[in-house]
This record gives sequence, C-alpha cells and structure tokens, in this order.
Amino acid sequence: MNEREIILREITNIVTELGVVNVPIVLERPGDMSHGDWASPVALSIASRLGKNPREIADHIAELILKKNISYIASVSVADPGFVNIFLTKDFFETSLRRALEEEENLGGTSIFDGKTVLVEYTQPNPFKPFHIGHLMSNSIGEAITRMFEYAGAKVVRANYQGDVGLHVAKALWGMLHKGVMPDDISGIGEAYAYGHEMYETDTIAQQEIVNLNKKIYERDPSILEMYTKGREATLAAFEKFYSILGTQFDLYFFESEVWELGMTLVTEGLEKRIFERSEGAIIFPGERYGLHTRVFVTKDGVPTYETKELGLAILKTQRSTFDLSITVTAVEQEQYFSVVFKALELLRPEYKGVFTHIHHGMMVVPSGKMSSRKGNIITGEELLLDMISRAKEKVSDRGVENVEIIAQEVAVGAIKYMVLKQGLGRNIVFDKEKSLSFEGDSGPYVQYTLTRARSVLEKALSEKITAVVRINGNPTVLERMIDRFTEKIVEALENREPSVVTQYLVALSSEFNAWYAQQKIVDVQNPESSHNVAVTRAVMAVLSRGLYMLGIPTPLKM
RNA sequence: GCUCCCGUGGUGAAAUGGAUAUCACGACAGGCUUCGGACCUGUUGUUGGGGGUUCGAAUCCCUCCGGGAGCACCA
Repeated sequence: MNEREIILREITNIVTELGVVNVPIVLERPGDMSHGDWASPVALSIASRLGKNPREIADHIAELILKKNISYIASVSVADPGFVNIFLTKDFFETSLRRALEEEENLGGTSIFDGKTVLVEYTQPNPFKPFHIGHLMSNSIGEAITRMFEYAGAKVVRANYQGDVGLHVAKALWGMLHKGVMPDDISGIGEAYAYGHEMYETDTIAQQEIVNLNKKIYERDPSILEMYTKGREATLAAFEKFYSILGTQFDLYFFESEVWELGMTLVTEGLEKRIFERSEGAIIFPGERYGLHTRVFVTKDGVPTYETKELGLAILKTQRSTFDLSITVTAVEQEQYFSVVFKALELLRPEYKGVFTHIHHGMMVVPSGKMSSRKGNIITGEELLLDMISRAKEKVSDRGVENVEIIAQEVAVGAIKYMVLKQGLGRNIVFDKEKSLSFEGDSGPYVQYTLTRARSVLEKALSEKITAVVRINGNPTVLERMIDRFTEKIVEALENREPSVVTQYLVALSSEFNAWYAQQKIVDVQNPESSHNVAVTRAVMAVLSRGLYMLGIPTPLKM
C-alpha cells in the first residue's frame, strides 16, 4: 500500500465512525501545492447528511486523522469552506529522493502491465505518397504510448502498416507513366501522385485508366511490375530515414499487399454468415444494425477496400505475434471507420472482442484548413524537419558546442515531438510555421535545455568533489515534492492513453527547477546544504531524462 | 440531414465535479564578477449564450450559436 491508499483507508474509517455510509471518499492532489500534498473535500459532501457546518466537520476529521498517527503525515490543516489538507513528512520525501537517485535508469517504472504484450501500430505512411506532418504526429504519439507501456512492464511490439496497394498507388503510377517520372525519383513520385489524384477527380477517361491500373497492381501485371517494385522500394527507403531520425525501430511491418487476400476470405465467410451483404454489386457491412454506418468492403469491380484489408491485417497480426492488446494510432478522421471495422471483426471472431483498439488524435491543419494535395497546401515531414534543423543549427552554432549537426537534429526532433505531445490528443494542431514551433518557454528545447543545465551543475559538483546526500533541512520544497509524483503521472498518462500528462509534468518540473536554480548557487563548498542540493539536482536530472525518453524526445548532452 | 469531437486571456494550451481557473507566447518593466540568458522576477489580461442537476460546474444534462471530422464503392 502506498501513502495515498493508507490515508484514504483511514479517512474512510473515520467517515464510517461518524456514521456516514455510501459516500464516495475523495482524496486528491490539490490544484495548488501550497494547500498540501493530498486534500479531501469529504467534509463538504457529508455535511448535509450530518446536518452540520462543513467547516466544523472538517476540523473534527482533521483531529481524528492526527489521532491515527499515520507515519507519513506531517500535518493536517483545514481550509474554507471545509477542505482537509494533508502535508507529508520530510522522511517521506527523503525516501522518495533517495529512491530517485538509486533507481535512475528504471525511475518511475511500474509493474501494472507486467506479463502483458501490447502491439502498437502507428505512423502508417503510404508508399508513393509523401510522408507528411500527419505521419510525424502519429509517429510521435505512437512511440510515446509504446514507451510508456514498456515502462509499465509490458512487452511491446512496434508495428507499421504501409499501403503499397490501392487506388492511391494506381494514381501515382498513372501520373508517373504520363509524366515520365523515373521510379527512383521520390519528389517526382509525389508530384505524379498529386497529378493522378487530380485527374481522377476531374477526368473520366483518366479515372477509368486509373481503375484499370489498380486492378493490374493487384494482379501484379508484368507491364507495370518493375516500375511498381522500384517505386515502392524507393519510397520505403526514404521512410526508413525518417524512422531513424525520429527514434523509432519497428519490429513488424505489414503491407496492404499481403493482407487483402486474408481479408477477402473473411469477407466471404461473413457473406455466408450474413454478417455482410451484397448491395448494388458491392459487398457491404450494414453497420446501421449496430448503431453505426454502412461501409463498402469490396467494390463492384471486385477490388477489396481498405476495410477488408483492415480485417486481414488484424488476423495477420495474430499470426505473426501474440499479444493481449492491439492499439492502432491514427487521426480522428478514421475514428468512426474503426468502430465499423472492429464491429465486423468482433462478429466474425468473437474471441477478439476488446483486443483490437484504436486511439485517435487530432489533425495537423494549416491556417487555411485541412491539408490536401489538391489544395497544394501539404507540408511534408521532410520540409518541416529540415526547416527546424536549420533553425536549431543557427542557435547551436552560436554556442560553440561540438557535433552541431547531431545536436541540431535532436533539438529539432524534440521541438516537433513536444509540440505534438504537449496537448490533449483530441485537439487539432493549427500549424503555423512562424508561430507553432518555439524554442522558448513551453517547448521541447526548454526541457532539454533544463536537463543539460542540470548535467553541467553535476559536472561541476564532481570536480569540486561534492557528493549527493539527501538531507532535507526544514520543510520539503515544492520541487522536492514534485519529484515524487513522476510514477503517478506515468500511470495517469497510461490509463488515459494521454502522453500530454507526462509532457505537462516535465515542463512544470523544469520550470520549478529553473526558478530554484536561479535563486542560489547549487554547488558551493561554503554551503553545508550543497550536498543535498546536488542530490535534488541529480533527482531532477533522472526524472527529466527518463521522462523525455518516455516521450521519445532526444536528450542532447550539450546544446 | 444523421453520427462523433471541440469552443477557456490578443494567440496556443492546462485543470479525476472542488479552493483565488493554471501555464506558455505576445506586450510592458527589470535581472548575469555565479553551476549554461534556449534562463529567471514582476505587470497585463480569460471559461461562446441561455436554462438545469449539485453543498460546489470550465467540467455533467438540455438547448441555441460557432468551428472541425465522418457518413457507398478513396486511404
């Protein structure tokens, strides 16, 4: 039992002793740390039942808590209109700091997913199409979620699913044929896709040609096979470069070309079981029966749609890996699509109910609205990354550190990932090149910078031979009390599938550390408290470095 | 039309139903003989409208207004 559970249990006992039952006992982190480490508004909720004034009850409860002699509690106070505020002891925080220094590498690790395997599918760029900033978003979120699960004891499988067949490929190939683009010309392929897409929408002859081409791709027709194979490889190789810069190493790759046949067998089976239906020549899943909407799984030309491939993908995942939970990370535009597909899967394979889940995040939009190749307002991942790296390089160069290239890249990746991970998943990010990415304040580089500063302090401590010794003199500071909350934040982030919980915590801790740093000289042979201050610095460093790792944000040594 | 998500200072965001709504950017005024100024201190300014539930609402319910996403052969 941790301190919270013990305090909660005692308060519950006290409330029962007061003769009140069936009331939820709330013990929470007060919004303002000056109110205490834990707070309970329980007096407010039972006041009306007891017919007494909440303040009076709170005073009484505070007195009873003190009488319990709980070893973690230093003091209990009452605030209007009837909050009971609890401060924990110096001993408690000293123990917590010592643990931070000892655990370092595994700091904040929990065991809530011990023995479980979680497969996370994310990024999902499509060969023959540009790697755009939406893919950066999915990658950042997926990688953070994966690492958090890893930290909670789970075995994780990183999976990527890439669409190497489908209408978008036909559009690109058609464009390449008409514009004479060579299959190793990445940017040419991107333009060819945009051209093919536009012609598909506006020209009926082109549309028919593209549909025919699409069939040929599925049939691996020799007339286009070489162009297809080379183009596929060239774009996939370009994606690999991004994964490496972003810090993701996938364990499994899935391609649409290898799942559609499996999907088709499921659809055929579903047709027999009357889960699917024929309608206007196509095979559909009538989602209305389940409060959802109808989707087409096989077109009237007999071509499987994305929906069918998704079914095949699910089965292929189970063939290549064993897992307790599968999470697919995509943008919100696919939210309802997944509800339908997973419902169909559940009907076909009831044993997978609840195993396949989906996390959706907001979209990267530009000030003029949604990005689309037709509007010509797509920002590619490469553009953004190169742009950020060159800006970071300017700053790094001024500082006379070595390995400018590497550090600029780490800072740029940190800035981009932080931008994605700092806010709730549900929100869109309006991407404005000038404003969105900052190196100051609430930013990735701010946290990275805080870490490098802490590291410098510790280097100096080493040279002055001041070692870390935990000994809190007086009341625990806000900084010391915050360090203790690391694990709790990870668990919260994991339970809510919300990496921003960790991001917010790290920036708040950085801010607190920077303010503390500015107040005094940490390494000071004249100051008897210096050893303790060095210990606090080391603990902060451990938390920041583990926290950033968990978010997938690089931790430069110097910057 | 139906379904889902979102409206918080000038801007971008935070807040398991709890206290005086918290940060950052911007603007303005300050701070380096110090361990790194990508920093710190201070000032400025906010819950779309209207009902309801509750001891207590940015949060839950209803409704209106505004924005985004999805809804049959795209991924």
